[in-house]
Formats: sequence, structure tokens, C-alpha cells
Amino acid sequence: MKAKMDLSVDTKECWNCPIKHQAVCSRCEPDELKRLEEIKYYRNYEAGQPVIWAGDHMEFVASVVTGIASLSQTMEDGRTQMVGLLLPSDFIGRPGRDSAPFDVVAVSDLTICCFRKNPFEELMTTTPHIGMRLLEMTLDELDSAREWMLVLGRKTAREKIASLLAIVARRDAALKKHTPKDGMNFDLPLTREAMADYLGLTLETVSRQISALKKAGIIELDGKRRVVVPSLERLINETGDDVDGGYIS
Amino acid sequence: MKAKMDLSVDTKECWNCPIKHQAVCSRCEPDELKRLEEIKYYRNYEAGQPVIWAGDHMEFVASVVTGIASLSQTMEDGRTQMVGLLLPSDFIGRPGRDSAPFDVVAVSDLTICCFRKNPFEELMTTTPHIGMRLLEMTLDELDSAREWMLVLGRKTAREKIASLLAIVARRDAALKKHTPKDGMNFDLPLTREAMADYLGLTLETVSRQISALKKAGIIELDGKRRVVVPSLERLINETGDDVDGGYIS
DNA sequence: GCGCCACTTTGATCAGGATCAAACCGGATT
DNA sequence: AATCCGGTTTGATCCTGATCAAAGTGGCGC
Repeated sequence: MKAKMDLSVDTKECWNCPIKHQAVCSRCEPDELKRLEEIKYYRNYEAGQPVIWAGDHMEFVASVVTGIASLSQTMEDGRTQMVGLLLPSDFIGRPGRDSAPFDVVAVSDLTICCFRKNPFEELMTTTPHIGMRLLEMTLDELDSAREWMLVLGRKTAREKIASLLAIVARRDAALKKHTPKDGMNFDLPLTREAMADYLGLTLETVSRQISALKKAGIIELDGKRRVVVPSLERLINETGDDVDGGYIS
Repeated sequence: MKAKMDLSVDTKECWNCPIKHQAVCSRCEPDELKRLEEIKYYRNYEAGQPVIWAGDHMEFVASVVTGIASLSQTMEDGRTQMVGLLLPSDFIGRPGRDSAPFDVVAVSDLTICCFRKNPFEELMTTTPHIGMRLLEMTLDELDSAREWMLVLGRKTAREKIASLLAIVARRDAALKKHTPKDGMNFDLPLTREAMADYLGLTLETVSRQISALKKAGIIELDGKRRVVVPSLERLINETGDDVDGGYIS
């Protein structure tokens, strides 16, 4: 059993919640928040634990508070495809449907803020702010799912790896509230197998391509999980994407 | 110039619109519909014509009324990936963002019902029914985008083709309001190249796999575009998916 | 009919990534 | 220190789907 910090004290109250500006609840007025607060509770999972299996009945919807979860699909013969990476503030579940369409698994240690499903759905009909924010988030998710389809359908193994690194780099920078820049470094919180499942590759290919990027000087590894990006532009070049796009100047 | 039916007469009024029970407007009360009717107008495109290019400013959002459109993404070197197939009642565009993230192209002759963007956005804040229906539709789209990620990431060429055929078969049956059954037949409204772009394959591989499925007796072709499915179960078996799932008994 | 053109099929060869297999590494347990 | 174990790297070989190339099909205008 690993020793680990108990985050619950810090996050039990909405007013100092780390995701209060991004989550479904971010548009709520104080009185709306109070009603949400009444139907919420926290859950913690250790890395590797399942949160929900596809087909399960769901009695809650939730926001990721800290940690990372994966959304994935498995075929009978064991082939699996990750279809989403849930980072802090991302939403789990969907109002209006009570069985989960995909498996949700804690990739790292994970804390989620759950809302009982029925009261949440009621609240959605009475307070428009929640629904609007959820719509906004869902549209964003849809866009990024579609962008990911290009990665899965058309990119080479090397481009796939570079794309994953670029995405994690960007989201990491966003979380720390600064723009991604040369020399930046971040934790890659996924095993080779998880990366393979996300990218539609085998873990051997992932390993080889990471070695290749390292040999080419595109990335440096500090231990097994920490990644340093000496030149962001060179990384982006490897993704096959337009170099110009994506920056807010 | 092809001779073709003028559908505009039949579809210009909401009360006999073919998609009135499925589109964004399907939850609207009569007075809400009236306000929508004031800001709407129709557009027609011939097969092959672009509707929007990625990055374009969009002055409208819209519903597909008749025909099919594709949503796709192209890399500089020409590799393209279709990221969505827009069928009647599907929604184009997104409120709250004014440049299009993907190319939209008419695959067949196409009629869309456009709403001017600003008034539509205003309407959304005042009439919850539109937003709620859009949220519902967007969540559905997100689920199917994620299901498609499994196809792109993990399925073999043959499974991909079978999956596409199964999806079109199901959506065709749904449109005609009966359940898919053995011996059913439908039009495959896509060229080999469009199928390739949807499936992340080359057109040659698509052609070969379709020939293979034909040779195996899984499908029969009537002309170039009409597909007959003698045994639905055998088709589903080829998709690699669970055989049980998806049926409403 | 004839030729044109877009689309499709089929063939031959190639290569990127999968598969099978073995060794390696580092941290935890005894 | 020795062992174990999950995760990772590296190697050898195979195979699926890509690529390059050519021929086939059918609709349409002339």
C-alpha cells in the first residue's frame, strides 16, 4: 500500500475547488452552487482501479477533480481502444442515459466529485447555467474526439507519438496557466501500453518510436516518465500538423 | 446539368418538414418554432460542392434536411480523414464559435435549413428547449465519434468495411422506420474514395475488401451502389463487434 | 456508335507496424 | 543481497494494407 497525500481536506468545499473555473459548475450562481453542493460527494480511486464498466448502471455523474482517468472500449478478443483521456475538470457520465457506454478506469490516483444523477438532472432543467456549460464542454470534447480521429486514421506511428506528446504538453501548460515553451517538461502519466491503446498501436511500436524521437533529439527523457521538450517547434513538426495553428498570440 | 426534383416546395414550412421530429428544433413549442422560422432559410448544394471550409467564418448554423454531407479534415500533404457523416436531422456548426473546425462537403445533393447565427444564439439563451435538444444530440454524436475511434484504431480492413456497411444499414432502416432485417438492401451513397477517407484506408483496399465480402457471400451488389445483405447476422459477425448488442427487442 | 471521363477493379511489389521472443531495468519484498 | 515483478527495450520475422501500375466499366455528350 502506497503512502499518499490525502487531498480530500483541500477539495471538499466548492470555494477552493481546484477546478471551479473549468468544470460543469463553473457558470453557477452562488445559490445554484449551494444546491449542487447538497447532492455532491467525493470518491477516490487508486491508479489502475476501474470507476465504471461499460453497460453498468450509473447512479451518478461526476467531474474529475485531480488525477487522470481513461475512457475505453474493448473487443471480445481483447483489442482495446482508448477513446478519451479525462483530465481534471472533465465530465464523466451523461444525463439522460443510465448505462455507461464505455469503461472508465483511473490511470493515476484519482479524485472525482460525484453528483447523484436524478437530482442533477432535475437541477439541469431548472438552472440553465449547468446545461449551457455542459453543452459547451461537450462540443469541445466532440471537436477533440474528431481531431483524434485524424490521428488514428491517417497518421504514422511516429506522428501519433508526437501528437500525443504535443497534446499532453499543451494540456499540462494550460493546467499550470502558462503557454507551452521550449525546454518545458512534464510528466507522461501513461504506461507504454496505455499510450498504445490511445494511439491504436502496439506497446512495442510505442517504445521504438519514443526511442527514435529521443535519438533524434526531439525529446529527452528524465527517468521513465518525465519528458523534456527542447524545441516545441521541432516536436510539432513531427506531428504532421500545420505548424502555424493552435497558438494564441 | 442534371435534372432533379425541386424539393424546396415541400420543405419550406416547418409543419411538414421531414426532420421535424429529430432536429434541433424538435422540442420547440409552437411559439418558439415561430421565432425560429423567422431566422431560417434554406440552401441547396449539388453532390461534391463544398458547404464550408475549415477556418471559414460561419454566419449560420444549420440542420441537414435531405441528402448527406461529410465532415472532414485534410493534412498539408493531402491525407484526409472523414470525421463525421452528416445525415438528415444532423446539426452543422456550433454556437459560441465562429470559425468552422472542419470541412463540410455535400456528398450527395443536399438541402440544409440554416439559422442566422446571432439570432440563433440569442434564441438559445431564452428558450431552453433548443439548447437541451442540442446537448442531447451532441452527446449522441460524441458517443458515435468515440465508437468510430475503435473502428479506426483497432479494426482490420475487412472489419472496417463491414462496420461501415452495418452502420449505413442501420441508419437506413431507422430512416425508413423499420428494423434492419435479412435480405434488406440500401444505397451506399459514397464513392470508394469517400469510404476510404472515412475508414482510414486506401481506395484500393476498400475495393478489394468489398470484392472479398461479395465473394464470401456476405453482401451482394446490385449495380455499383446498391447493397443487398442476405444475412444481417453474418454481416455483423464480420464487424468484430459483439453480436448481441444494439438490438431493441 | 464513338470517345471521354470519372470511378472501380485487379495485379505486383513494397514497407510499416504487428507479432513472437528474449533480455533489461528499477523498485519493492523477503 | 537475492528474488520477484511490472513495465520497458530491443531484435528477428511476418503479414496486412499501402503503393505503383494497368486495365475494366458504365454513363453521357457528341
